[in-house]
Amino acid sequence: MKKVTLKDIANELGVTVGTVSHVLNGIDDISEETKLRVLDAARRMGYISNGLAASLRSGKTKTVALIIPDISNPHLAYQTKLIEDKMREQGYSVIILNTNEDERTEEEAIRTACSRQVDGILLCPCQRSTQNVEFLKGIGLPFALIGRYFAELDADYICADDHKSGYLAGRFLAERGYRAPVFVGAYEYIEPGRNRFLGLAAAMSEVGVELDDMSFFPIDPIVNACGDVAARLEGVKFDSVVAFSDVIAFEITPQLRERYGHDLPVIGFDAISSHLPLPFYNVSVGMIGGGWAAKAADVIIAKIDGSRDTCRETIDVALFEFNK
Amino acid sequence: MKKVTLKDIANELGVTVGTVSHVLNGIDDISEETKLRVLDAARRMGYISNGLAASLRSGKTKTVALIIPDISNPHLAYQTKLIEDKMREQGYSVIILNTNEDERTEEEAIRTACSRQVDGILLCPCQRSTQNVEFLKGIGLPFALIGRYFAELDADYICADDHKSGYLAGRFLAERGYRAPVFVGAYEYIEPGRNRFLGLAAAMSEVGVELDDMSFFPIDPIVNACGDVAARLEGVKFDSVVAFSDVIAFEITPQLRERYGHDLPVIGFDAISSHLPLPFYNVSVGMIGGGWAAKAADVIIAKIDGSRDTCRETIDVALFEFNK
DNA sequence: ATGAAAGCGCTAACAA
DNA sequence: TTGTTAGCGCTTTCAT
Repeated sequence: MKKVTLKDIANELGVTVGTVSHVLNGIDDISEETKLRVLDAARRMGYISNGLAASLRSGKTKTVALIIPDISNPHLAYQTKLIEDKMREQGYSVIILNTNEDERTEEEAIRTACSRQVDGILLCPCQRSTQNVEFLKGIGLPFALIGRYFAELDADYICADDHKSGYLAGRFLAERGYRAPVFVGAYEYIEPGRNRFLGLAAAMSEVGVELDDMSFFPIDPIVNACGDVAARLEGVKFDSVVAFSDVIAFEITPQLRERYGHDLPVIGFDAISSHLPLPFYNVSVGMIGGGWAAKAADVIIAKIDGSRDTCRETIDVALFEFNK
Repeated sequence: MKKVTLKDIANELGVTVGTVSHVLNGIDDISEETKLRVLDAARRMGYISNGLAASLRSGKTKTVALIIPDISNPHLAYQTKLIEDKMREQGYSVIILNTNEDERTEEEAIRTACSRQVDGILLCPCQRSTQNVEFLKGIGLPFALIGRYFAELDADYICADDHKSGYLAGRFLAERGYRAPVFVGAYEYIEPGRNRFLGLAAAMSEVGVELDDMSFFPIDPIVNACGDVAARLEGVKFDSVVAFSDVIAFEITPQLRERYGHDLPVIGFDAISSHLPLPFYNVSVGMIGGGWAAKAADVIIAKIDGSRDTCRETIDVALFEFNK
C-alpha cells in the first residue's frame, strides 16, 4: 500500500500542503468548507501522518525514553505500565531500554535516546558511578532519576523513602524480638540498598543493637541471579533476613528455609503483592499509592514543556503483611 | 548545550557533510587522514547523530513497536525483556504500547506506531475482533502476532502450543484422580483460553469425562482484576481448577482456599516461576527455552530486511511443578 | 483564507 | 577520494 502524504491530499484537492497541514493540526484559520474536504480526503485516502518529518521540522518528538535496569522485574514492570498509560494519554510514546545494571549499556542507552531525539528521559541509574548522569546533565535534555538518586549529585529525582523503608522493616523485626537481622542484597553503591540498610540499622539501634558492615551482604540485584546465598551465609550469626527487594526475598526464601528452617523471617521491599496478588504470606515495605510512576510521568512532561524546572521528591512507604 | 550537526563538523574541518556522513557511517571511501580528523572532531565536539533526519531520508527507523495488553503481567514483562535485549543488540529500539485488552486503544497504538514510522510491529492482539489485524495487514508493514493468533486469519504468528498446554494440565489432574476441572479465565474470543480449554477437555476425554461449556468460566485476563471468583463458582461442581494464566491462578488461590480448602489443585499457565522464582508450591504449564521472545525478535528483523516472508510457529510447552 | 517557499539534518546518487 | 545536489515530508513564516 503506497504511503499517502500531505502533498497527495493537497494535489487531490487542488490546495497546498500548508492548508492541509493546518487543517490536520487543528490550526483554525481555514474555511469550514475546505476543512471538511481535507478531513474527508484524509480519511478516504487513509492518510497517516509522518511523525518523523513533523518532528524533524518542529523539534519535538513526543517521545520519552525509559531507561531501567530490567523490565522483567515486576516492580519496574508495574511502574512502567503506569508510566506508559499516563504518557500515552498525553500523546507521548515511550521507548524502553534495559541496562542490565551495566554502566556501558546505560551509556549506550542514553546515546540512543538522544540520537532518537526524545523530548525527555526517565532514568533508573545503575549507579556504579555518576558518570552517565553527568553526561546526561551536560546534554541539556530534560530528565529525572527514578527509584534511585545520587546524594552527591545535583539532579532531579522521584524516589521511595528508602531510609524509612529500612526503618519500618527493622521496627517490625525488633517488635517481634529479633535482634540480629542480616541485609541481603544489591551492592553498596546502589542507593536504595544503602539507605534501606541504614534505616534498618537505625531501627535496631533503638533497641540497643548496633549493626555493622558484617550485616550487609552484597549480591547482584538482577532478577534470578542470586546464586546460593544460604550457603554464603553459613557461619554468620543472624535471626532474620531483610532482602534488597521482593524479587530477591522470593528467590532466596526456599534456600534459607531448607537450611535455617521455615520460621526464619524474610522481609522484602517494593510490595509486589500489592499489585500482583501472590498466594503466600510475605511481608514487604513498599510505596503507597502506586509508587513514583505517576509523579515521574507528570514531572517529565512538565519539564519538557517548561512548566517545571526542578523536582526532588520522595514517595512515602508503608509495611504490608500479605496473606497474614 | 547547542546541538552539533554534520554541517558543524564539516565546516570545522573544511570538508563537506557528505564526507563526514560517510566516515561516521563507516562507508569506507575516505582517506585514512580525513577519516581520523572527522572522527576526532566528532568526538571533540560531542556529536550525536540526528536519527530523525537519517530515518526520514533513509526510510528506516531501526525501531519496532511492541503492542501488548499489559506490560505489568510478569509473563509479558519477561518476554519484553528478552525481546528488547535482542533487538537492542541488533541496533533496534522498541516502543512499548499497552492496549489494556481494549480494541480501540489497540487501534490507536497501531496508528501511533505507523505514524512513528516503525520498521515493524510485534502485536499480542486483544482479539475482540479481527479488525485491527486486518487494518495492520492492509498497511503493508512487517508484523507478527505474538502469544495469540487468529485461526481464521492469514497472518504470521509465534505462539505457545496452547492446546498441548491445556492437555498437559488435564493429564496432570487426570493422573491424580481428578475428574471435574473448571477452567477459569479469559474470554472465549481469546485464543489461548479457548485452546487451553480444548486441550484440557481432550485430556479429560481420555479418562471418559466430557467437559462442556459449563466448565468454562470467563473472566477479565488483566492483572489484578479477577474479582470474587470463588463466590461466582459457588454451586458449581468441581474438584480442581485450571486458570487461564499464573497471574489469575495466583490471584484466585487465596479465595479458593478459604472457601474450598487448601487441597484444591489450581494449575496455571506461563510458568512464571521459571524466570521469577517464587517461594511456594505451584504447578504451571509454560513454554520451554524462554518462550516466543527470541523467535519473535528474529522473525520481525528477518521480515524487515526481507530475508523472510512468512512465519507460523508454535513453541513447545511443558508442565512444571515448582517447589515440590 | 490560502499560497509560496524555506529548511529541519541527514543520505544517496552522481560529478568531478 | 571528495564535492555537489536533490530531496525525505513536514511545519512555519511571510505574502497575497
